[in-house]
Amino acid sequence: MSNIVRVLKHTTHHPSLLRYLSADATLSPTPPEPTPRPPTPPNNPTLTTQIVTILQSNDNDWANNDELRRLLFSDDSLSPPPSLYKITRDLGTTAKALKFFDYVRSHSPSPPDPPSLSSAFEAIFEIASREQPNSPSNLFKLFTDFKEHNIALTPSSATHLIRCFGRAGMVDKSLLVYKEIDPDSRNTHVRNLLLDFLLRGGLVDDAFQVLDEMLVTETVSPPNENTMDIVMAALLWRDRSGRRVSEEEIVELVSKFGIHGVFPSPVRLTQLITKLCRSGKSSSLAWNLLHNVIDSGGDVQAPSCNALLTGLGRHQQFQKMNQLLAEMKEKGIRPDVITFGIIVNHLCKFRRVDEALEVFEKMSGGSENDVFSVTPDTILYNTVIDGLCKVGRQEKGLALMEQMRLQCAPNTVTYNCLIDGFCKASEIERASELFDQMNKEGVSPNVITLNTLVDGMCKHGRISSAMEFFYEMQGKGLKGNAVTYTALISAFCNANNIEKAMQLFTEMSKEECSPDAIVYYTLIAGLTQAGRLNDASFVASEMKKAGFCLDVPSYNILIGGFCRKNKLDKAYEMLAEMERAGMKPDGVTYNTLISYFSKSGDFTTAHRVMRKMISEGLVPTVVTYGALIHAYCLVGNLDEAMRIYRDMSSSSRVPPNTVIYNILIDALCKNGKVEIALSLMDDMKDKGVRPNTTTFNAMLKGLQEINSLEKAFELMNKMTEQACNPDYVTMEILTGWLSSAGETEKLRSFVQGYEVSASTA
DNA sequence: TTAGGGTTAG
Repeated sequence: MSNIVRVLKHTTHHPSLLRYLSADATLSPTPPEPTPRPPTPPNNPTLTTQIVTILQSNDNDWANNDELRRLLFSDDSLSPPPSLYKITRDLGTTAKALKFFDYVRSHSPSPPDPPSLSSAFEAIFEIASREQPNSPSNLFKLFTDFKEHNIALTPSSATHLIRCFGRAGMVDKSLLVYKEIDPDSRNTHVRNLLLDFLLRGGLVDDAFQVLDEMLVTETVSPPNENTMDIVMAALLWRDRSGRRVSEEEIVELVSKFGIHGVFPSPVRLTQLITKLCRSGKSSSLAWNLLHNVIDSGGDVQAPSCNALLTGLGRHQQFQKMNQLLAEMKEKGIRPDVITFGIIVNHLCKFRRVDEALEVFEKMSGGSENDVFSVTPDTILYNTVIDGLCKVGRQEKGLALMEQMRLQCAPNTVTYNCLIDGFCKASEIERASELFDQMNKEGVSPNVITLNTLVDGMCKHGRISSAMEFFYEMQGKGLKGNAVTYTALISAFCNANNIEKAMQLFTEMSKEECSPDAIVYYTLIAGLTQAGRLNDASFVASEMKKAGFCLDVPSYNILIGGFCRKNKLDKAYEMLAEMERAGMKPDGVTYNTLISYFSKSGDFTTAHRVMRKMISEGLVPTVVTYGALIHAYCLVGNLDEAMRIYRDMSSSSRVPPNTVIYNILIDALCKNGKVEIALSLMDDMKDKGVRPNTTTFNAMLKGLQEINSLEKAFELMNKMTEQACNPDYVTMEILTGWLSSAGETEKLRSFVQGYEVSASTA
């Protein structure tokens, strides 16, 4: 090696080239993509073979071989010159190749031309990496020896070296090789290769420098589709070290590519848009990206638009959704079944089911040649059916399932949507019939089917049917999950059957179905509601043991529960615990405490808590004032209650609602101030606050006390007019009062009015 | 494309 280094040190670029060693094609500026072949200079195969044969057989005596000298160096302009690249390559070993290089350098009658030497070295690099494929450091040594002698790297050598070093994870060495290449010869292929390694290695800044050179308007190496794909793949799946590339930069980059007529593939564009929509607070970057590609003439297809539509929908940018759909039509971007799915789903989510049906009918209504005609699939049918069921139009949903059969078969989801629709409409029988029907049809129910029916039964007072159904399904191999248990536990808590709820909770773990946070929350709430704070605390500690956290609402439930039990110390314990867990009390927490202190008659502390609430940046709400007003009413301080009410009304920051009026009217009536109560009802009318049954009950009770029949009749008429249903309290007041006053006829027609309105409703 | 829970004033 030292010998060759010495020889090479004396090698200089020489203007007068030996014709027979020249190889003009060696430095072809832009080899074809994707893999540039080694340059193939015009050569004489017979001559090359002859030379190699001599070199191989007279291993030790090249210097004195005249034949070799003649074949290599004679100037015969009629035949093509021998190729140094091919000869070197055919020598097979690095040692021989280097020795030959040395020989040429010292025996050539005049200095060999640089391109030929470059091509010879290209062959040496190839042999070296074949000989020692796992020794990139040896290759690097060869490269450093070589570059000391100012021989230009051929593009193939450079590509080869960059690839070898890059694959070995020596990206910095790849970069060194790249810097050795004459800038005018750094073609697109070499740059793409380096770019890929730099990005994979997380050298984002170096990568961007290479990329920037490609993206300038005047460049010998413009970006191509590969460049785009390398950059996009790296940016999309980037999770490595290295500088974070902002989303603005990504969009800017794509537009720079666009100037060179290079666009992301439809798949990449869709991935990019999805990413931009998911991460940002708005979809504006994704919007700009898509429009940039459309405007510069890139290939934009429905999936990319679908991604943006989804993002716009998530950010509730409805106008933009419409605008994009109009643009798709205008630009001839054909919507697919997913596009229609997004539109229909979106309309359904906002309960605009008639419009969803309209779109649905229009999309398939066109003739077969219509470019916008798309056949709906099962998912689309299911979306519409679910939309109909969610607004209580399950009969129409059922009809749609029959229509659906002409195009595609209903599946489990179809039935689940309909079963839920009928359950929510209290038609449990119909829901069960659908369940039987699906079984007959061979559509298998899944755990969602089970849960929908169990919940439907539970919510309509059929807990034992629900349990029976659950166990029956379990016997058939359809296991429940946390959702099933939530429905049942919640139902048993509401039915005040705490033992059964706890039993189910214990049963869960036996069934290898561990409770999730919602099961714990449900149980804590149920136990607190039942006044079983010790059990609730126990479940809370079990929950924490299982690795779940209590959240602010569940702390509020417990704090409220302890307050109702008059266990302020326990409430404070919870408060301290939630703050230790890093949770701040919210408005509900403060309202709970304000309500507790004011109801205990400690108005000083109540007001202090309220000041603290305000200083924490929380705003007292109608509930806060309601708690105070209620407590002042309870202690008979109606003046203070009315003062707060007037304060609320005048500042109108917190307009009083029906509950506030109900508290005041009830208290005023109970204190014999029926006239003021009546005037509050007028205030309600003026302010557009609707009275409800409780309002009328309180007022009627007050009127009964002063036996003001005429006023009572007026109110009864108002109730009927406003379709405000009387309840058992109303009937209790009126029955006794009106019968003793001989007004049974009035009572009868009042009740009848509701029977009529109930039947027409 | 389908299923579950809990909080404060009357």
